[in-house]
Amino acid sequence: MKLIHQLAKETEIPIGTIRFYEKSGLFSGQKKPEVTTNNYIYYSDEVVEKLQFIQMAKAVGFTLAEIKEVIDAWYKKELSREAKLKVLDLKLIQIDQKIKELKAMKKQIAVCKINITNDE
Amino acid sequence: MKLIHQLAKETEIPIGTIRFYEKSGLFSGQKKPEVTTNNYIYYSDEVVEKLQFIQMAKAVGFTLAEIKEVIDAWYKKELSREAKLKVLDLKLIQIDQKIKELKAMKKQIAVCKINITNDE
DNA sequence: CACAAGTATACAGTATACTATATAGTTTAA
DNA sequence: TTAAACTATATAGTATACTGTATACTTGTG
Repeated sequence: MKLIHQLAKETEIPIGTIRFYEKSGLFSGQKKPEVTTNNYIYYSDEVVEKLQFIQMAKAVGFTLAEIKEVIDAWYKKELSREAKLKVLDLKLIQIDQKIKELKAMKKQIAVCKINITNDE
Repeated sequence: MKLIHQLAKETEIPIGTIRFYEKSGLFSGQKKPEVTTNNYIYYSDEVVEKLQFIQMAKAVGFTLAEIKEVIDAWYKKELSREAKLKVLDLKLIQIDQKIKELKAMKKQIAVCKINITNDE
């Protein structure tokens, strides 16, 4: 269990951003009942995993709302198995679509490079 | 040459968004000198291509500023060949990075699906 | 020839995702 | 023991990317 400073260090995400994500419901830390002198919140390694997933998903254009859906499908007990699988399967389709778009972009840029190189 | 309504129809991008992109410097249409009764702006097929590129690039998380860089490297005569190639090569690296992240996400989701399916 | 539909400009408003600031209390290290 | 560093909460501000509204003029259609 680690405090927010440590979490920020491990994930390289600013503390302010981590707090913003937590307020957005992407994950939550917990107080230690045995600690009574303060209201510090502790985070598990699961939170680190979630933050790493958020970073990846954001980098490829998913919104926080979309990311929250996946994380909920991942960890929330309230959701039925079917509902979870539905969310994840949709996300897999979207991921494949993005991969396709990235490959198309690569091709287009490659052609563009050839054009630049060829005309003087 | 087409008017903005036609452009919106072909690309399925709202007129307001197209105007916003044009104001952001991502492309520009042109007036027809022979038309003097109005100030309508006409767009070429090149603009359609640029809009399609913008759509793809946005879908995979590139910002309009990043997209503008690529489009400028593509079409701007003012940039040196070396500068253009530098921009495009960097973009190719970023694209490969995104593909890697998408593949990592696929793996993670696949594992998650197995876990959901296995525990009752 | 009226009137719906399209075009332009300008500016205000909204959604998302942070980022900064202020305030106040707690912990740690010289 | 005091000062730096860390923690929490609350609220305001910023950047990006639209989205909507108002106004006014032009074009196309029954």
